[in-house]
Amino acid sequence: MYVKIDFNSDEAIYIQLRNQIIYGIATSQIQEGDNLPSVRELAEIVGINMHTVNKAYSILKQEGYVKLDRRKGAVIAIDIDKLQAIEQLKESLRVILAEAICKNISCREIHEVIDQIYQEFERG
Amino acid sequence: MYVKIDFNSDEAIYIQLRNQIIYGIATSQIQEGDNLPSVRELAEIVGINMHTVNKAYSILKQEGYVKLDRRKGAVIAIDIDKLQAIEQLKESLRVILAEAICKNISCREIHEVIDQIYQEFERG
DNA sequence: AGATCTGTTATACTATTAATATAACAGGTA
DNA sequence: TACCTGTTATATTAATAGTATAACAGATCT
Repeated sequence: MYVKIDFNSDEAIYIQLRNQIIYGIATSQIQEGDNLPSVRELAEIVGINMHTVNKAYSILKQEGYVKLDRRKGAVIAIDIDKLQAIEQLKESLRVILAEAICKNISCREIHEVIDQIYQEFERG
Repeated sequence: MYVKIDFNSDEAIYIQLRNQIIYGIATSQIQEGDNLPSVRELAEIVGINMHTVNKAYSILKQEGYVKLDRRKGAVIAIDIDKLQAIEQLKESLRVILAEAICKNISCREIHEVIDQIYQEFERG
């Protein structure tokens, strides 16, 4: 699984890292039980500091995407609290849908976009 | 239209301000042609600095939600570039949908949540 | 036992951003 | 003229992002 950081982005490196790993899980490039590179290893690959990787991993742990083990390092382990997950989804979507409504995007158009993205993910 | 700032939030004040105004437009509490309070006025109402309000207004202007006029102040004026708007929508949705897929939320469930939020907005 | 890997913690430094505080300027309005 | 707009400039404080070293505790392997 490739990890690509845009150093010119205004998005924090550890956030980019977090998002890419979530993409990786969503597209099945990495799966439950797989382990991520160690913080030091990934830091060297990407060319950033160990602590920045550690921050990304800690967030992923806190959000229930990985478990951290001294032996194996970071292991993909999805902790599903579905009700809570749907609540968070709703909260995230509110801002985005408000923006869409302002821009005259219809409900149907949003559904179409959703399906498109889903297909992107399914293709990997 | 009420504006409520959570000073304990980790979200920047000017972002909260921007989002609330977008909510206001989406729910028709404020409409095309309406003018927002002046930067100094809103700053006093909310209890924050003028520049923080100005930053929010500048972003809203840049994003095509308002026009700034020396006479009337900030006026709601949606600048719709729909193709671009849909592209931005897509980009915003990718991360959120990836998270949803990881959490085992189905495509159908997302569609349902979308409809729920749409109904929320329609009710005001 | 000893070397080596893991995450974890601590400390320090720099750069950037968020937010505030004053102040002034230019244009429109009454 | 007085007063309202947004705008710009400058300065300060606080928080965050990222880097840099260093050390510690547990697990693994030779």
